[in-house]
Amino acid sequence: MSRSVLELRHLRTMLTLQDTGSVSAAAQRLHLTQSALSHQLKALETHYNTQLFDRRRQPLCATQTGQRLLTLAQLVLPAVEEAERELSRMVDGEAGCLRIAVECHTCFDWLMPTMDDFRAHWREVELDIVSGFHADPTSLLLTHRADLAVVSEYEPDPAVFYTPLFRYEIMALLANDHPLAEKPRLSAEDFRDQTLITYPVPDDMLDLVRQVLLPAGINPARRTSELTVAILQLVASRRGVAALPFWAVKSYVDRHYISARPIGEGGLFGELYAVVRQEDAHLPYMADFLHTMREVCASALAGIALLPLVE
Amino acid sequence: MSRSVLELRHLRTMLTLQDTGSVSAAAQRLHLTQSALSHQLKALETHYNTQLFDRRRQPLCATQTGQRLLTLAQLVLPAVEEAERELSRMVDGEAGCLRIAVECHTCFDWLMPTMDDFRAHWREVELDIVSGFHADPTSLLLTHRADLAVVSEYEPDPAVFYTPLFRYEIMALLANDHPLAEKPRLSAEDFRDQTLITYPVPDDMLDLVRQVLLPAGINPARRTSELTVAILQLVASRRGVAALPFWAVKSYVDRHYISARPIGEGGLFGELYAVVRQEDAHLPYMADFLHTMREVCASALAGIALLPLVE
DNA sequence: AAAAAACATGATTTTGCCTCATGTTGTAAC
DNA sequence: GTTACAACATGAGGCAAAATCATGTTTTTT
Repeated sequence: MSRSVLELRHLRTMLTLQDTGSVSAAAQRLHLTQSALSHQLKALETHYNTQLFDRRRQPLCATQTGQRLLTLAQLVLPAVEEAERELSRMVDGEAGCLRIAVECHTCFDWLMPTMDDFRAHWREVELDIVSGFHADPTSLLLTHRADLAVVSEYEPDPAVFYTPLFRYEIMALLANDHPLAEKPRLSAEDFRDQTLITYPVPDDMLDLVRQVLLPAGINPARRTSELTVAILQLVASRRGVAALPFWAVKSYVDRHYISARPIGEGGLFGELYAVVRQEDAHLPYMADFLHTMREVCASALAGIALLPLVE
Repeated sequence: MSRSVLELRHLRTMLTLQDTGSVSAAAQRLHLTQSALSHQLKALETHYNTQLFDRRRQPLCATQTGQRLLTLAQLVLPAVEEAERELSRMVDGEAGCLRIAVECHTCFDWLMPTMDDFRAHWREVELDIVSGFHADPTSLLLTHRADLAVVSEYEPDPAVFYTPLFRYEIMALLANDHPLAEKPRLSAEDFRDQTLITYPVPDDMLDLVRQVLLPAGINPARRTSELTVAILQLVASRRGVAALPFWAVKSYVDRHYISARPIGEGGLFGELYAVVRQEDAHLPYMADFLHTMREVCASALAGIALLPLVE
């Protein structure tokens, strides 16, 4: 039993046979001998047990069954060429797909301008944001469910390429007339009897909890909200206190809508990194996106410090 | 320069790799060794200069470029299978295409009922009538522009298979009060001063002209019409005389709308044959169509004689 | 850390495709 | 009709692609 003899080569032969109307001419165009095509055709005809071309007269013409295979060839071969062309553009890093996984809510503030800028320069790259929040964005990369992740921790891994983005201060946010606003800076202890307003994410994604409150054994009451402005509104109306990146709320503080105070002795800082698969790091569009991210952050976010590029 | 390495085999491998998530499992399903697939994949990756599957972890998953080829495979492979299934039905003579070329106008009267009957039994056979009238319908068969022709002359040809249909009388048609209606039969000479009403076809397709008038050197005035009823109307209103197959006009004669008279001593007769390509003659649907034609003619046409089947 | 499973790789064998040489068939010219 | 020509068919043989085998490397599991 000979499983499936049909190959793309045969479809190419059939199409050329149809175009040229002769075996010899088709052979010439395919850089093969007349004999080769004759054998090829005979093999197909034997396999399908039907004549595919009527070779009794010139120009030779397809039989009904031959026509059916020609129809197939006309569908398949252009699709193959199209795929190979696109593949080559992908390899060259002109076309591609850039799915971004984000683990912090506030990142959208600078991610959107970055994407807008990028889209204008790389029309053939499909941009997308991977919906939902994930425990370990790096594993999304390695399972090819995302192509870039924004993370707050750097863990060395040879399969992966990190680009440092920036360092920012996380400030405690209080209503202007809140008693704690008297203090120049807050300590872990200050949060004990407060209601803490956060995004609805696990504790280990909240820098304040993980780095300050948890070590001090303090676990204040909670309230959550998806939107940054909603959190600020709650703070302003004295429903609780929050801790957010300063750059995300600076404009509100400047307008005295709320007050901001450093947390702990030297302040509480976070860092952000972009991480991509090692093999994608040097694709032109990927390198450009990484570069654009830093540019946009530096110019759009007040009070941050770009981290130095390594390597 | 290695021209196009991609073959259907590779697309099958890719799809199976995706399905199973492992090289070994895919190899098993394709009845190949793990090594074979590994080599195959490497060859593709070398050719396109890109990794197609990320094999660092289990289950292995496609890269962006791999995804693009998988998309191609998902389009192409089902199309190939569909084509092969249909091909096999065509070879078995269950499916196919039956384009009919006709050289006589009146044939539609019995061809339509034949096609209706046939269509009900062979849903997978595409029926069509080749439009326009052609000098040599047999050449339409041999150039695969038609699959069956109805002709009035039998010329032996090994590439072609004839099925005799029926013999019919061609009668002269006259207005009831036409002077010639006095005669029991008409001779060539009787047409000399008449206007002859015919279909708009070349002379050698008109049996009366070719077999009777031309040999006698008689060339009467002409008038043409596409439709049989229109011709009869012209005859009835004494604009001229006509000569048509008796079966086509018998009902009008029976109702004394017009009169019919035999032509020449023994009468003028025509014969019809169906002709198909030799290689198609034994396809089930073709054999059935040929059989149905005779059945329908025998039962629907008055005053004809089925010709004996030969061979 | 060891064992097991899965993938990669080089050498070798096998298969199948192409070419060459020649035969056959169909077509055009005389 | 015969000859000449062009196009396709066919069998044998060579060669290269593709499969296998044996073994090494990597990854996963316990």
